[in-house]
Amino acid sequence: MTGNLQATALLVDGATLSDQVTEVLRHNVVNGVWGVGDLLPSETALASDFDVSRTVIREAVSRLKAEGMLSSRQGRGAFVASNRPRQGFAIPECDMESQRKLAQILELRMGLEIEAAAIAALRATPEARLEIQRTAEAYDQTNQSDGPAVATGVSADLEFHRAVCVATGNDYYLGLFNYLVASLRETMLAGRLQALKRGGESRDAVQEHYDIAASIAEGDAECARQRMRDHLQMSSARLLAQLKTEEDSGE
Amino acid sequence: MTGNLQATALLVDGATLSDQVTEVLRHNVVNGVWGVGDLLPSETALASDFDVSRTVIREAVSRLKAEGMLSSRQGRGAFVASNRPRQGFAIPECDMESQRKLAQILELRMGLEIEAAAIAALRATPEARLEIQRTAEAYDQTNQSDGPAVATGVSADLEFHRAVCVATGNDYYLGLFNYLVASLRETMLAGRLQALKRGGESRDAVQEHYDIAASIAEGDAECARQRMRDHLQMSSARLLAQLKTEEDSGE
DNA sequence: ATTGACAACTTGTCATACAGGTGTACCAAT
DNA sequence: ATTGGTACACCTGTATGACAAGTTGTCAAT
Repeated sequence: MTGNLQATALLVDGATLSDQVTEVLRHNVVNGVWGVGDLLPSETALASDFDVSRTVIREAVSRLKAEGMLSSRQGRGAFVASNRPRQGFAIPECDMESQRKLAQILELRMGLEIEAAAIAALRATPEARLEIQRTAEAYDQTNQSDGPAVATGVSADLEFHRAVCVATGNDYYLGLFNYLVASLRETMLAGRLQALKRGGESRDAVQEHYDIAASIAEGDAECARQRMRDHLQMSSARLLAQLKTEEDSGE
Repeated sequence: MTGNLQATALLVDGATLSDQVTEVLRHNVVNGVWGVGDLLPSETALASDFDVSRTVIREAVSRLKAEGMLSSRQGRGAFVASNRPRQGFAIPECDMESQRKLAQILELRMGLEIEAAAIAALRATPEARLEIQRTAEAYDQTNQSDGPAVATGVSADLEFHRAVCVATGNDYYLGLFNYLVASLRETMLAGRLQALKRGGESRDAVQEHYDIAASIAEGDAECARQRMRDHLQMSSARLLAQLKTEEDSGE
């Protein structure tokens, strides 16, 4: 087996040893050399086979674990978890530029966060409720100081919404939220820039945050749901309107 | 800065140090603590901050490089390449094996589909409403023929739910639904297998589908919401219970 | 046959060392 | 003063050895 690394090493120039080993391992999994569920040779054995240090092997295995292709447990070994690279739910970046698609993405965010607010009202720990209240106040603060702190304002806004998702105790609500806002962030920055130019109209949003926080604090799921729905409907409409004026003034 | 690792370590149980550091780094990137293009602290500095060995830091950075979130060059350092996971929102396959995580995934599906039902009630085209009715009837049919058609039953069930998502006219509701059920499919098959062994209790589900379809046909968003919520709550509970009995009988 | 200690693995983590790339400050020659 | 080279400090990439912690199979005692 020694030497199959060199065979592929020719393909790339600036690739590190870890890169090369990663490619070989991935190739072996994808092409069925190691079937799903199979136990891989131990790290020391692989290091010996590839004639590299265990460090390099660990790095390669680590990457494939991050991809979901391999899995490992201490004392047991590493095994093939999936033979195809997992592709999750992804939103193409270019979709952000279309008003129609952006509206749809905001609509998806609504479905997510409305239910998150309800779950948070039912299940949030006292610490999580305090954190929601804290982020609502922090958002208030950033809006009182009327500097051109665009990024700060957006961040404070998102921190509140993130706190609600954290409060659900559901990793997937938080994970999906994080992905959506990562996709939306730049667009939101552009929108808020417009909002500031035309005079702050985000004072409404501050109060809406406080109201949502109160509903969650009281454990009133139905009220939290309704208020989050209203809030997101309003802020989505605001964002879309802001982007529209930007577009008009820009052209 | 030392000690901020421990703060988040509580959230997870079987996570390794590398896992924890990875999460913190990812969090810092996603939340803009480190902006795109910024140079990260050196590996030795990070190791000192987190109070772990450089090995752990390298492992974490390596994973985020594989995700496309970080990039590094020898001699220069590591910098933020993107604040957005390239592979989108993804659920690790192994999560399906944990009852707790499975329940959370089903909960996410609820948030998605409840709102989808409401949107469908408001916006569905006549054709889409007919398709929903058709898939509800098709599901009824597969339950009347009492063969061991496990896969058929699950497919018919999912077709109904998919039709609701299609009816929203929102590509992202449909896209996320498709991803979730792709992840859930095998688990649902296992659950339904148990259900059939113990005598069909999916007759309730048939009626629930009809009720949802009726609400959407009438354009009653609030009713559709409520019925979808009830239906998913019931069927999630059914699935979890079925898997539990399977687990008990299997061991 | 069951149980329990034990040995031989595994991965996870730490510490240290060095090679090779990159940027910078300094110094000499012009 | 500008330029050019050079040494130095710092970075990542890699190697090595060691130990902790978890898993599995064995084998003897009951």
